[in-house]
Amino acid sequence: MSDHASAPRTLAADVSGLEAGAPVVLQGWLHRKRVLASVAFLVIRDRSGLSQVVVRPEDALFEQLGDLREETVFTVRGVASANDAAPGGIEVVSPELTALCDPAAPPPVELWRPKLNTGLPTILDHAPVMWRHPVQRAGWELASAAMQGFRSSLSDLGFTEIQTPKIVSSATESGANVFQVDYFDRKAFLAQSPQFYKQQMVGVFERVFEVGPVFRAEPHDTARHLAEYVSLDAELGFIEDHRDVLAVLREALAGMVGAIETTAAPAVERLKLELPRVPDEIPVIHFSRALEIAGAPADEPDLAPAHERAIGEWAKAEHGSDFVAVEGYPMAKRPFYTHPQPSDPRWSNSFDILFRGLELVTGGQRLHRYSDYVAAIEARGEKVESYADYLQAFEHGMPPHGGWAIGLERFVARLTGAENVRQVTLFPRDLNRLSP
RNA sequence: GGCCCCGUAGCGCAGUUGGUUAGCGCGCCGCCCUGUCACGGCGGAGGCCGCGGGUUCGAGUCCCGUCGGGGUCGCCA
Repeated sequence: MSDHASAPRTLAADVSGLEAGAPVVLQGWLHRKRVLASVAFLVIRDRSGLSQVVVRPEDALFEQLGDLREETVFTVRGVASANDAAPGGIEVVSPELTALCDPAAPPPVELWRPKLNTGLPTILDHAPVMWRHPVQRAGWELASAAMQGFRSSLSDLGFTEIQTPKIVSSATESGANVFQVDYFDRKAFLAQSPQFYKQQMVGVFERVFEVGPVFRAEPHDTARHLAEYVSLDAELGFIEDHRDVLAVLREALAGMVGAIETTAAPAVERLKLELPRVPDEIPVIHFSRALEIAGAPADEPDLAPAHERAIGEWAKAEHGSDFVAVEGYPMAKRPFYTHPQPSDPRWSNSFDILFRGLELVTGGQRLHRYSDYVAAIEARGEKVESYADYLQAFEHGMPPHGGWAIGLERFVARLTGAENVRQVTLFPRDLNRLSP
Protein backbone atom coordinates (compact mmCIF):
# COMPACT_ATOMS: atom_id res chain seq x y z
CA MET A 1 0.00 0.00 0.00
CA SER A 2 2.05 2.92 -1.20
CA ASP A 3 -0.64 5.48 -0.64
CA HIS A 4 1.56 7.80 1.38
CA ALA A 5 2.75 9.32 -1.89
CA SER A 6 0.42 11.03 -4.37
CA ALA A 7 -2.55 8.89 -5.45
CA PRO A 8 -3.66 5.77 -3.57
CA ARG A 9 -3.27 2.35 -5.14
CA THR A 10 -5.97 1.24 -7.57
CA LEU A 11 -6.69 -2.48 -7.89
CA ALA A 12 -6.67 -3.85 -11.41
CA ALA A 13 -10.31 -4.87 -11.21
CA ASP A 14 -11.31 -1.30 -10.35
CA VAL A 15 -9.63 0.36 -13.34
CA SER A 16 -12.69 -0.12 -15.54
CA GLY A 17 -14.69 2.03 -13.10
CA LEU A 18 -12.34 5.02 -13.29
CA GLU A 19 -13.13 8.33 -15.01
CA ALA A 20 -11.05 9.02 -18.11
CA GLY A 21 -8.16 11.30 -17.13
CA ALA A 22 -7.96 10.10 -13.54
CA PRO A 23 -4.49 9.34 -12.18
CA VAL A 24 -3.86 5.64 -11.60
CA VAL A 25 -1.34 3.80 -9.42
CA LEU A 26 -1.28 0.06 -10.05
CA GLN A 27 0.91 -2.39 -8.20
CA GLY A 28 1.35 -5.92 -9.38
CA TRP A 29 3.11 -8.48 -11.53
CA LEU A 30 3.83 -8.02 -15.23
CA HIS A 31 1.50 -10.77 -16.40
CA ARG A 32 2.09 -10.34 -20.13
CA LYS A 33 4.07 -8.10 -22.43
CA ARG A 34 3.01 -7.69 -26.04
CA VAL A 35 5.32 -5.44 -28.04
CA LEU A 36 4.19 -4.31 -31.49
CA ALA A 37 6.00 -1.91 -33.76
CA SER A 38 4.55 1.38 -32.51
CA VAL A 39 2.62 0.43 -29.42
CA ALA A 40 3.08 -2.05 -26.59
CA PHE A 41 0.67 -3.58 -24.11
CA LEU A 42 1.58 -4.50 -20.56
CA VAL A 43 -0.91 -6.58 -18.65
CA ILE A 44 -0.59 -6.06 -14.89
CA ARG A 45 -1.90 -8.70 -12.50
CA ASP A 46 -2.73 -8.11 -8.85
CA ARG A 47 -4.92 -9.89 -6.33
CA SER A 48 -8.06 -8.51 -7.92
CA GLY A 49 -7.42 -9.33 -11.55
CA LEU A 50 -5.80 -7.94 -14.69
CA SER A 51 -5.46 -4.46 -16.17
CA GLN A 52 -4.00 -3.24 -19.45
CA VAL A 53 -1.28 -0.60 -19.64
CA VAL A 54 -0.44 0.99 -23.00
CA VAL A 55 3.04 2.21 -23.92
CA ARG A 56 3.49 4.53 -26.92
CA PRO A 57 6.63 5.76 -28.70
CA GLU A 58 6.39 9.16 -26.96
CA ASP A 59 6.63 7.49 -23.53
CA ALA A 60 10.15 7.25 -22.09
CA LEU A 61 9.36 3.66 -21.17
CA PHE A 62 9.06 2.72 -24.84
CA GLU A 63 12.85 2.45 -25.23
CA GLN A 64 13.15 0.11 -22.22
CA LEU A 65 10.45 -2.39 -23.18
CA GLY A 66 13.05 -4.97 -24.09
CA ASP A 67 14.32 -5.01 -20.50
CA LEU A 68 10.95 -5.79 -18.93
CA ARG A 69 10.58 -9.38 -17.80
CA GLU A 70 7.25 -11.03 -17.18
CA GLU A 71 6.45 -11.76 -13.48
CA THR A 72 8.57 -8.83 -12.33
CA VAL A 73 6.70 -6.75 -9.72
CA PHE A 74 6.11 -3.09 -10.55
CA THR A 75 4.45 0.08 -9.39
CA VAL A 76 2.79 1.65 -12.43
CA ARG A 77 1.84 5.31 -12.39
CA GLY A 78 -0.30 6.48 -15.29
CA VAL A 79 -3.58 7.97 -16.40
CA ALA A 80 -6.92 6.28 -17.03
CA SER A 81 -8.04 6.44 -20.63
CA ALA A 82 -11.22 5.25 -22.32
CA ASN A 83 -10.75 3.01 -25.34
CA ASP A 84 -13.24 0.66 -26.95
CA ALA A 85 -10.44 -1.73 -27.83
CA ALA A 86 -9.35 -2.02 -24.20
CA PRO A 87 -10.55 -4.88 -22.02
CA GLY A 88 -13.16 -3.32 -19.73
CA GLY A 89 -13.19 -0.14 -21.79
CA ILE A 90 -10.58 1.65 -19.66
CA GLU A 91 -6.81 1.27 -19.84
CA VAL A 92 -3.78 3.00 -18.33
CA VAL A 93 -1.72 5.30 -20.56
CA SER A 94 1.43 7.43 -20.14
CA PRO A 95 2.86 4.90 -17.69
CA GLU A 96 5.95 5.23 -15.52
CA LEU A 97 7.24 1.97 -14.07
CA THR A 98 9.18 1.36 -10.88
CA ALA A 99 10.44 -2.18 -10.40
CA LEU A 100 9.92 -3.49 -6.86
CA CYS A 101 12.12 -6.54 -7.39
CA ASP A 102 14.93 -7.80 -9.61
CA PRO A 103 13.96 -8.70 -13.19
CA ALA A 104 12.09 -11.99 -12.84
CA ALA A 105 13.31 -15.24 -14.37
CA PRO A 106 10.88 -16.81 -16.87
CA PRO A 107 8.43 -19.16 -15.10
CA PRO A 108 8.69 -22.87 -15.96
CA VAL A 109 5.22 -22.72 -17.52
CA GLU A 110 3.60 -19.72 -19.22
CA LEU A 111 1.34 -18.10 -16.62
CA TRP A 112 -0.38 -15.76 -19.09
CA ARG A 113 -2.04 -18.55 -21.02
CA PRO A 114 -5.76 -19.16 -20.40
CA LYS A 115 -4.87 -22.48 -18.77
CA LEU A 116 -1.71 -23.94 -17.31
CA ASN A 117 -0.54 -26.10 -20.17
CA THR A 118 1.21 -28.74 -18.12
CA GLY A 119 0.73 -31.83 -15.99
CA LEU A 120 0.04 -32.09 -12.27
CA PRO A 121 3.57 -33.12 -11.22
CA THR A 122 5.02 -30.02 -12.88
CA ILE A 123 2.40 -27.82 -11.23
CA LEU A 124 3.17 -29.30 -7.84
CA ASP A 125 6.94 -29.10 -8.27
CA HIS A 126 6.62 -25.39 -9.03
CA ALA A 127 3.73 -24.61 -6.69
CA PRO A 128 5.11 -21.27 -5.44
CA VAL A 129 4.84 -19.87 -8.96
CA MET A 130 2.06 -21.99 -10.48
CA TRP A 131 -0.47 -20.80 -7.90
CA ARG A 132 -0.16 -17.32 -9.41
CA HIS A 133 -2.13 -18.47 -12.43
CA PRO A 134 -5.63 -16.98 -12.15
CA VAL A 135 -7.39 -20.28 -12.84
CA GLN A 136 -5.13 -22.27 -10.53
CA ARG A 137 -5.58 -19.68 -7.80
CA ALA A 138 -9.36 -19.77 -8.16
CA GLY A 139 -9.40 -23.26 -6.65
CA TRP A 140 -7.98 -21.98 -3.40
CA GLU A 141 -10.26 -18.94 -3.44
CA LEU A 142 -13.10 -21.47 -3.22
CA ALA A 143 -11.40 -23.21 -0.30
CA SER A 144 -10.93 -19.91 1.50
CA ALA A 145 -14.58 -18.94 1.04
CA ALA A 146 -15.72 -22.42 2.10
CA MET A 147 -13.81 -22.18 5.38
CA GLN A 148 -15.23 -18.73 5.97
CA GLY A 149 -18.78 -19.97 5.31
CA PHE A 150 -18.27 -22.94 7.60
CA ARG A 151 -17.09 -20.69 10.41
CA SER A 152 -19.77 -18.06 10.07
CA SER A 153 -22.70 -20.45 9.69
CA LEU A 154 -21.70 -22.43 12.78
CA SER A 155 -20.87 -19.32 14.78
CA ASP A 156 -24.38 -18.09 13.99
CA LEU A 157 -25.74 -21.37 15.41
CA GLY A 158 -24.05 -20.88 18.77
CA PHE A 159 -20.86 -22.86 18.14
CA THR A 160 -17.52 -21.98 19.73
CA GLU A 161 -14.42 -22.31 17.57
CA ILE A 162 -11.71 -24.38 19.22
CA GLN A 163 -8.11 -25.34 18.50
CA THR A 164 -6.96 -28.70 19.79
CA PRO A 165 -3.43 -30.16 19.98
CA LYS A 166 -1.85 -31.57 16.87
CA ILE A 167 0.86 -33.28 18.90
CA VAL A 168 -0.76 -36.05 20.88
CA SER A 169 0.34 -38.89 23.13
CA SER A 170 -1.64 -41.69 21.52
CA ALA A 171 -3.54 -42.63 18.40
CA THR A 172 -7.21 -41.60 18.26
CA GLU A 173 -8.30 -44.82 16.74
CA SER A 174 -6.30 -47.93 17.44
CA GLY A 175 -4.69 -49.61 14.51
CA ALA A 176 -4.67 -46.51 12.34
CA ASN A 177 -1.39 -45.32 10.92
CA VAL A 178 0.02 -42.32 12.69
CA PHE A 179 3.14 -40.24 12.23
CA GLN A 180 5.50 -40.59 15.11
CA VAL A 181 7.48 -37.56 16.26
CA ASP A 182 10.26 -37.00 18.75
CA TYR A 183 8.78 -35.09 21.63
CA PHE A 184 11.72 -34.16 23.85
CA ASP A 185 12.62 -37.59 25.23
CA ARG A 186 9.28 -39.20 24.58
CA LYS A 187 7.30 -40.67 21.72
CA ALA A 188 4.42 -38.59 20.41
CA PHE A 189 2.18 -38.60 17.35
CA LEU A 190 0.64 -36.13 14.92
CA ALA A 191 -3.12 -35.98 15.49
CA GLN A 192 -5.17 -38.00 12.98
CA SER A 193 -8.31 -36.17 14.04
CA PRO A 194 -9.52 -33.81 16.76
CA GLN A 195 -12.20 -36.40 17.65
CA PHE A 196 -11.43 -36.95 21.34
CA TYR A 197 -10.79 -33.30 22.10
CA LYS A 198 -13.85 -31.92 20.36
CA GLN A 199 -16.04 -34.39 22.26
CA GLN A 200 -14.48 -33.30 25.53
CA MET A 201 -15.23 -29.69 24.64
CA VAL A 202 -18.91 -30.51 24.15
CA GLY A 203 -18.83 -30.94 27.92
CA VAL A 204 -17.76 -27.30 28.14
CA PHE A 205 -19.31 -25.35 25.26
CA GLU A 206 -22.07 -27.74 24.07
CA ARG A 207 -21.31 -26.84 20.47
CA VAL A 208 -17.80 -26.59 19.04
CA PHE A 209 -16.08 -26.59 15.69
CA GLU A 210 -12.50 -26.65 14.49
CA VAL A 211 -10.80 -25.92 11.19
CA GLY A 212 -7.37 -27.45 11.15
CA PRO A 213 -4.93 -29.98 9.75
CA VAL A 214 -5.06 -33.70 10.42
CA PHE A 215 -2.36 -36.22 9.62
CA ARG A 216 -2.74 -39.71 8.18
CA ALA A 217 0.25 -41.97 7.67
CA GLU A 218 -1.79 -44.46 5.70
CA PRO A 219 -0.01 -45.63 2.58
CA HIS A 220 -2.87 -44.69 0.28
CA ASP A 221 -1.50 -43.35 -2.91
CA THR A 222 -4.69 -42.25 -4.63
CA ALA A 223 -6.18 -39.14 -6.22
CA ARG A 224 -8.29 -38.51 -3.11
CA HIS A 225 -5.82 -39.13 -0.29
CA LEU A 226 -3.35 -36.80 1.37
CA ALA A 227 -1.02 -37.36 4.31
CA GLU A 228 -2.07 -33.96 5.64
CA TYR A 229 -5.41 -32.36 4.92
CA VAL A 230 -7.78 -29.77 6.33
CA SER A 231 -10.61 -31.16 8.40
CA LEU A 232 -13.76 -29.14 9.08
CA ASP A 233 -14.87 -30.66 12.35
CA ALA A 234 -17.90 -29.99 14.53
CA GLU A 235 -19.48 -31.61 17.55
CA LEU A 236 -22.72 -30.69 19.32
CA GLY A 237 -24.57 -31.78 22.44
CA PHE A 238 -28.23 -32.29 23.33
CA ILE A 239 -29.22 -34.17 20.21
CA GLU A 240 -31.84 -36.87 19.82
CA ASP A 241 -29.78 -38.90 17.37
CA HIS A 242 -27.58 -38.56 14.30
CA ARG A 243 -30.41 -37.03 12.27
CA ASP A 244 -30.07 -33.89 14.38
CA VAL A 245 -26.38 -33.83 13.50
CA LEU A 246 -27.25 -34.15 9.82
CA ALA A 247 -29.64 -31.20 10.06
CA VAL A 248 -26.92 -28.91 11.44
CA LEU A 249 -24.38 -30.28 8.96
CA ARG A 250 -26.81 -29.32 6.21
CA GLU A 251 -26.65 -25.72 7.47
CA ALA A 252 -22.85 -25.77 7.48
CA LEU A 253 -22.71 -27.10 3.90
CA ALA A 254 -25.25 -24.49 2.79
CA GLY A 255 -23.12 -21.83 4.51
CA MET A 256 -20.04 -23.03 2.66
CA VAL A 257 -21.72 -22.97 -0.74
CA GLY A 258 -23.37 -19.65 0.10
CA ALA A 259 -20.07 -18.01 1.02
CA ILE A 260 -18.57 -19.24 -2.24
CA GLU A 261 -21.45 -17.69 -4.18
CA THR A 262 -20.96 -14.33 -2.51
CA THR A 263 -17.29 -13.93 -1.65
CA ALA A 264 -15.71 -16.15 -4.31
CA ALA A 265 -17.91 -15.08 -7.22
CA PRO A 266 -14.93 -14.06 -9.41
CA ALA A 267 -13.33 -17.47 -8.91
CA VAL A 268 -16.59 -19.25 -9.75
CA GLU A 269 -16.80 -17.13 -12.89
CA ARG A 270 -13.18 -17.83 -13.84
CA LEU A 271 -13.70 -21.57 -13.42
CA LYS A 272 -17.14 -21.47 -15.10
CA LEU A 273 -18.57 -23.57 -12.28
CA GLU A 274 -22.08 -24.69 -11.70
CA LEU A 275 -22.40 -24.62 -7.93
CA PRO A 276 -24.38 -27.37 -6.21
CA ARG A 277 -27.64 -26.56 -4.47
CA VAL A 278 -27.78 -27.88 -0.93
CA PRO A 279 -31.32 -29.32 -0.58
CA ASP A 280 -33.40 -28.22 2.44
CA GLU A 281 -33.19 -31.82 3.47
CA ILE A 282 -30.32 -33.94 2.22
CA PRO A 283 -31.69 -37.30 1.04
CA VAL A 284 -30.86 -40.09 3.48
CA ILE A 285 -30.68 -43.80 2.71
CA HIS A 286 -29.75 -46.67 4.97
CA PHE A 287 -26.50 -48.51 4.38
CA SER A 288 -28.35 -51.71 3.48
CA ARG A 289 -30.35 -49.80 0.85
CA ALA A 290 -27.15 -48.20 -0.45
CA LEU A 291 -25.71 -51.64 -1.11
CA GLU A 292 -28.81 -52.53 -3.14
CA ILE A 293 -28.57 -49.34 -5.19
CA ALA A 294 -24.89 -49.97 -5.85
CA GLY A 295 -25.61 -53.56 -6.80
CA ALA A 296 -23.25 -54.79 -4.08
CA PRO A 297 -23.69 -58.00 -2.07
CA ALA A 298 -25.82 -57.50 1.07
CA ASP A 299 -22.97 -58.60 3.33
CA GLU A 300 -20.43 -56.02 2.09
CA PRO A 301 -19.03 -54.22 5.14
CA ASP A 302 -18.26 -50.96 3.33
CA LEU A 303 -18.87 -48.97 0.16
CA ALA A 304 -16.14 -49.13 -2.47
CA PRO A 305 -15.39 -46.03 -4.58
CA ALA A 306 -17.32 -47.54 -7.50
CA HIS A 307 -20.34 -48.01 -5.20
CA GLU A 308 -20.10 -44.42 -4.05
CA ARG A 309 -20.13 -43.21 -7.61
CA ALA A 310 -23.20 -45.31 -8.37
CA ILE A 311 -25.04 -43.96 -5.32
CA GLY A 312 -24.05 -40.42 -6.29
CA GLU A 313 -25.61 -40.92 -9.72
CA TRP A 314 -28.70 -42.43 -8.12
CA ALA A 315 -29.13 -39.39 -5.82
CA LYS A 316 -28.79 -37.02 -8.76
CA ALA A 317 -31.32 -38.93 -10.86
CA GLU A 318 -33.76 -39.76 -8.08
CA HIS A 319 -33.60 -36.64 -5.91
CA GLY A 320 -31.81 -34.09 -8.12
CA SER A 321 -29.26 -33.76 -5.32
CA ASP A 322 -25.47 -33.56 -5.45
CA PHE A 323 -25.45 -34.66 -1.81
CA VAL A 324 -26.69 -37.91 -0.33
CA ALA A 325 -26.34 -39.24 3.21
CA VAL A 326 -25.82 -42.93 3.88
CA GLU A 327 -26.73 -43.79 7.46
CA GLY A 328 -26.44 -46.96 9.53
CA TYR A 329 -22.94 -48.12 8.61
CA PRO A 330 -22.14 -51.49 10.22
CA MET A 331 -20.86 -51.09 13.79
CA ALA A 332 -18.06 -53.47 12.94
CA LYS A 333 -16.53 -50.89 10.60
CA ARG A 334 -16.93 -47.88 12.88
CA PRO A 335 -14.76 -46.73 15.78
CA PHE A 336 -15.63 -47.68 19.38
CA TYR A 337 -17.20 -44.32 20.29
CA THR A 338 -19.91 -44.78 17.62
CA HIS A 339 -23.48 -44.99 18.90
CA PRO A 340 -25.32 -48.14 17.75
CA GLN A 341 -28.66 -47.98 15.99
CA PRO A 342 -31.14 -48.54 18.88
CA SER A 343 -33.43 -50.78 16.81
CA ASP A 344 -30.62 -53.07 15.60
CA PRO A 345 -27.12 -52.92 17.14
CA ARG A 346 -25.49 -54.43 14.05
CA TRP A 347 -25.94 -51.02 12.48
CA SER A 348 -24.79 -47.65 13.80
CA ASN A 349 -26.20 -44.15 14.18
CA SER A 350 -23.44 -42.88 11.93
CA PHE A 351 -23.43 -41.62 8.40
CA ASP A 352 -21.30 -40.61 5.46
CA ILE A 353 -22.23 -37.86 3.07
CA LEU A 354 -21.35 -38.46 -0.53
CA PHE A 355 -20.87 -35.33 -2.62
CA ARG A 356 -21.07 -35.99 -6.35
CA GLY A 357 -20.19 -39.61 -5.70
CA LEU A 358 -17.23 -39.08 -3.38
CA GLU A 359 -17.11 -39.61 0.37
CA LEU A 360 -16.97 -36.09 1.76
CA VAL A 361 -18.14 -36.27 5.37
CA THR A 362 -18.17 -38.86 8.11
CA GLY A 363 -20.32 -38.20 11.14
CA GLY A 364 -22.79 -39.57 13.59
CA GLN A 365 -23.98 -39.90 17.12
CA ARG A 366 -21.38 -40.85 19.74
CA LEU A 367 -21.71 -42.82 22.93
CA HIS A 368 -22.12 -40.45 25.87
CA ARG A 369 -22.54 -42.69 28.95
CA TYR A 370 -19.39 -43.61 30.81
CA SER A 371 -20.60 -47.19 31.25
CA ASP A 372 -21.15 -47.58 27.52
CA TYR A 373 -17.56 -46.45 26.87
CA VAL A 374 -16.17 -48.95 29.34
CA ALA A 375 -18.16 -51.72 27.70
CA ALA A 376 -17.23 -50.66 24.16
CA ILE A 377 -13.54 -50.40 24.91
CA GLU A 378 -13.44 -53.73 26.71
CA ALA A 379 -15.43 -55.38 23.93
CA ARG A 380 -12.59 -54.40 21.57
CA GLY A 381 -10.09 -56.01 23.89
CA GLU A 382 -8.50 -52.74 24.96
CA LYS A 383 -7.66 -51.32 28.35
CA VAL A 384 -9.97 -48.65 29.75
CA GLU A 385 -6.99 -47.09 31.55
CA SER A 386 -5.33 -46.16 28.27
CA TYR A 387 -8.31 -43.87 27.55
CA ALA A 388 -8.41 -42.39 31.07
CA ASP A 389 -7.85 -38.76 30.02
CA TYR A 390 -10.56 -38.88 27.37
CA LEU A 391 -13.01 -40.69 29.62
CA GLN A 392 -12.83 -38.04 32.34
CA ALA A 393 -15.38 -36.07 30.36
CA PHE A 394 -17.87 -38.93 30.35
CA GLU A 395 -17.26 -39.93 33.93
CA HIS A 396 -18.37 -36.48 35.00
CA GLY A 397 -21.48 -36.10 32.87
CA MET A 398 -21.93 -35.61 29.12
CA PRO A 399 -25.08 -34.97 27.09
CA PRO A 400 -26.05 -37.06 24.08
CA HIS A 401 -23.96 -35.67 21.26
CA GLY A 402 -22.55 -36.18 17.83
CA GLY A 403 -20.63 -34.45 15.10
CA TRP A 404 -18.82 -34.75 11.79
CA ALA A 405 -15.64 -34.15 9.83
CA ILE A 406 -15.61 -32.69 6.32
CA GLY A 407 -12.56 -33.05 4.07
CA LEU A 408 -11.94 -29.55 2.71
CA GLU A 409 -9.79 -30.57 -0.25
CA ARG A 410 -12.31 -33.21 -1.33
CA PHE A 411 -15.09 -30.65 -1.16
CA VAL A 412 -13.22 -28.20 -3.37
CA ALA A 413 -12.09 -30.95 -5.75
CA ARG A 414 -15.70 -32.02 -6.32
CA LEU A 415 -16.71 -28.37 -6.83
CA THR A 416 -14.09 -27.72 -9.49
CA GLY A 417 -14.21 -31.18 -11.01
CA ALA A 418 -10.50 -31.64 -10.25
CA GLU A 419 -9.52 -35.24 -10.87
CA ASN A 420 -7.00 -35.12 -8.05
CA VAL A 421 -7.26 -33.45 -4.64
CA ARG A 422 -3.64 -32.36 -4.99
CA GLN A 423 -4.74 -29.93 -7.67
CA VAL A 424 -6.64 -27.86 -5.09
CA THR A 425 -4.15 -28.27 -2.23
CA LEU A 426 -1.62 -25.47 -1.85
CA PHE A 427 1.31 -27.68 -0.87
CA PRO A 428 0.14 -31.30 -0.87
CA ARG A 429 1.79 -33.88 1.34
CA ASP A 430 1.58 -37.51 0.32
CA LEU A 431 3.48 -40.78 0.24
CA ASN A 432 6.08 -39.40 -2.15
CA ARG A 433 5.87 -35.65 -1.74
CA LEU A 434 7.27 -33.66 1.14
CA SER A 435 8.19 -30.54 -0.84
CA PRO A 436 7.79 -27.84 -1.89
C1' G B 1 1.62 -52.28 -0.96
C1' G B 2 -0.58 -55.49 -5.72
C1' C B 3 -1.49 -54.94 -11.03
C1' C B 4 -1.10 -51.81 -15.65
C1' C B 5 1.26 -47.60 -18.20
C1' C B 6 5.05 -43.58 -18.75
C1' G B 7 10.27 -40.96 -18.09
C1' U B 8 13.50 -37.36 -24.91
C1' A B 9 15.19 -29.02 -24.42
C1' G B 10 11.96 -24.58 -19.43
C1' C B 11 6.70 -26.79 -20.83
C1' G B 12 3.78 -30.18 -24.10
C1' C B 13 5.13 -34.02 -27.40
C1' A B 14 7.22 -37.04 -32.14
C1' G B 15 11.18 -40.30 -33.01
C1' U B 16 9.72 -46.43 -38.30
C1' U B 17 11.93 -53.56 -38.18
C1' G B 18 18.25 -50.94 -33.61
C1' G B 19 21.81 -47.30 -38.31
C1' U B 20 25.45 -41.91 -39.36
C1' U B 21 24.26 -34.74 -37.40
C1' A B 22 17.77 -36.63 -32.06
C1' G B 23 13.15 -33.45 -34.35
C1' C B 24 8.16 -30.43 -33.86
C1' G B 25 4.93 -26.68 -31.25
C1' C B 26 5.06 -23.13 -27.34
C1' G B 27 8.36 -20.44 -24.23
C1' C B 28 13.37 -17.94 -24.07
C1' C B 29 17.12 -14.34 -26.71
C1' G B 30 17.76 -10.89 -31.11
C1' C B 31 15.65 -8.24 -35.34
C1' C B 32 11.07 -6.65 -37.90
C1' C B 33 5.66 -5.34 -37.64
C1' U B 34 0.59 1.33 -35.83
C1' G B 35 -4.11 -1.70 -30.78
C1' U B 36 -2.66 -6.31 -29.26
C1' C B 37 -5.51 -9.37 -25.99
C1' A B 38 -3.16 -17.60 -27.11
C1' C B 39 -0.90 -10.85 -31.82
C1' G B 40 1.96 -11.83 -36.40
C1' G B 41 6.88 -12.51 -39.45
C1' C B 42 12.33 -13.78 -39.76
C1' G B 43 16.64 -15.61 -37.26
C1' G B 44 19.27 -17.81 -32.92
C1' A B 45 20.48 -20.35 -28.40
C1' G B 46 19.09 -24.45 -25.64
C1' G B 47 19.58 -32.12 -24.91
C1' C B 48 24.53 -37.13 -20.38
C1' C B 49 17.22 -39.18 -24.50
C1' G B 50 15.81 -40.27 -15.59
C1' C B 51 20.09 -43.24 -13.54
C1' G B 52 23.22 -47.92 -13.55
C1' G B 53 24.45 -52.32 -16.00
C1' G B 54 23.90 -55.77 -20.25
C1' U B 55 23.13 -57.53 -25.62
C1' U B 56 25.19 -55.63 -30.38
C1' C B 57 29.90 -53.57 -35.27
C1' G B 58 26.24 -49.88 -33.58
C1' A B 59 21.06 -48.44 -28.39
C1' G B 60 16.57 -42.72 -27.42
C1' U B 61 14.89 -47.58 -29.55
C1' C B 62 16.03 -54.41 -27.17
C1' C B 63 16.98 -56.93 -21.97
C1' C B 64 17.80 -56.56 -16.43
C1' G B 65 17.97 -53.50 -12.19
C1' U B 66 16.99 -48.90 -9.86
C1' C B 67 14.80 -44.07 -9.00
C1' G B 68 10.79 -40.82 -10.25
C1' G B 69 5.79 -40.06 -12.24
C1' G B 70 0.52 -41.46 -13.79
C1' G B 71 -3.85 -44.83 -13.51
C1' U B 72 -6.42 -48.55 -10.72
C1' C B 73 -7.54 -51.60 -6.37
C1' G B 74 -7.21 -52.19 -0.97
C1' C B 75 -8.49 -47.98 2.70
C1' C B 76 -10.35 -43.32 4.08
C1' A B 77 -12.05 -37.32 4.84
